[in-house]
Amino acid sequence: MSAGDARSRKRAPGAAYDPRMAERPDPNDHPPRRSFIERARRAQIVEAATQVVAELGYAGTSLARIAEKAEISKSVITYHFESKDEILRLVVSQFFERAWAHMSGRVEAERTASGQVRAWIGAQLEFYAEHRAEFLAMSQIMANHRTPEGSPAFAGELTEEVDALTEILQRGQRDGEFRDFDARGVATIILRCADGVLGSWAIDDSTRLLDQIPALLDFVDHAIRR
Amino acid sequence: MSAGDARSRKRAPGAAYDPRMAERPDPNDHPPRRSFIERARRAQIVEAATQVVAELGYAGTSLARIAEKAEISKSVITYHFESKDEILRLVVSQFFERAWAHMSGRVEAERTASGQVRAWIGAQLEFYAEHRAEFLAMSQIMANHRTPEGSPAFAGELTEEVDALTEILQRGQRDGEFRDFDARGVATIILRCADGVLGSWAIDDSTRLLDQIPALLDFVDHAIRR
DNA sequence: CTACATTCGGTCCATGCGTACGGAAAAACG
DNA sequence: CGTTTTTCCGTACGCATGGACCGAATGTAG
Repeated sequence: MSAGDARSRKRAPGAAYDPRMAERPDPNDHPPRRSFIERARRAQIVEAATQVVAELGYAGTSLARIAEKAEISKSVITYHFESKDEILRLVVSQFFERAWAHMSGRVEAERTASGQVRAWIGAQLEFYAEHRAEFLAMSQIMANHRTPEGSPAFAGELTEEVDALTEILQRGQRDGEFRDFDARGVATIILRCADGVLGSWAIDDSTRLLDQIPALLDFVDHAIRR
Repeated sequence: MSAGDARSRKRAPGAAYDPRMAERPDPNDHPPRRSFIERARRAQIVEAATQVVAELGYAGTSLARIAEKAEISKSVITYHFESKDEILRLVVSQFFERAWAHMSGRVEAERTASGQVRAWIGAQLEFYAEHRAEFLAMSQIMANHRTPEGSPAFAGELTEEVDALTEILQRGQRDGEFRDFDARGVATIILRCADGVLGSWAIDDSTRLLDQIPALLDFVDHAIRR
């Protein structure tokens, strides 16, 4: 069996798979679960993995290359992490957490629905523009990572996003800001539209992403406004 | 052996990299370059590769799996093809050729710029909807395939597309059909927008792509019309 | 039979992820 | 301090898979 990362290795061998084992199941761990070194290493490794994926793509990413990038030995990685899968998932989830932290305030500060839509897209693209490598890594992983059975590993993440934007659009329709359209369909279109612009920036960084933002906001505005 | 690429193996070892060597450099090939069997095998293998990439993703695609899918031995592949790279490039280029063949007539039949834009998007999505596996394979390969040096292998393909649509938009502006905007930027947005909708369909085939087409056409129409 | 085209099984070498084990470093203990 | 114990990390290895390739069958045609 492949028991545990750092310490879980000495645990009872029953707990085969528990990605969220961090929350105390028993009270005999008053000090933080992870030592200082471990937290530092994990952060370093996730950071290195992000850079490697961004540069070499999903398929070009191996533990060996991550180790090389971080200038550590390969086994440091397998010591601190359960598997490559765990690392990649962290790259994605951390990026989303940070992105949403950046966006949520901006969106909630707006009163009107159209303001919120603009804030959403604007804040999102700004954040991505400032974190190009992280964005590239995230999108490579999202597009490629699969479960052992072969199905895409990240599917539900997008649904939540669509739901949230759909609500904003519907409110805008009730308030008469927007014309009549299928809110959910348009929410999908808007989000994927932003992704699309990001996609062209991803493969060609000469695209001045920040300059495109006003154009995109304008485009969307004309499309949905009454 | 003689000339082909099954046989090109005996060529001068200088020509290291030539993705577009297929077009006759000399006139001494009146009969088709490839035998019947070879053409059949190549088609079969490209077809199998398409299915494998669509199902297992780019990273999950190996010559072994392609062979398995085609129910042939692995070396039949390496006999008829120079490399895995050649196969993957064919999957992409054939898909584009067919898609463009489907679209070009529809676009050129329209007189107005806005009609052409609608025809473009509509025909594109319809074609993709009818060829889901090929689309999935193409998009996996486009997103992941890299040169040996690590840079994305398909970058220029998109530029051409943008150029063509940009011209249509500019004409529409001159004719007063469209409002004022940066044609190139909006062309990018429109194309990537369609890609985005396709992307959500790619990961979730419950999306009724054909139903989304009118919504998307409507969305774009409102966005660019005067 | 000779010549060439096609296919198969198997080999080769590189790389992948994960593990084993021993020693260094740090923390706990006396 | 010194010693023991735990944490941490490097070297080396295991086992599987990858793409490419080779030589020996087959098939096919003259």
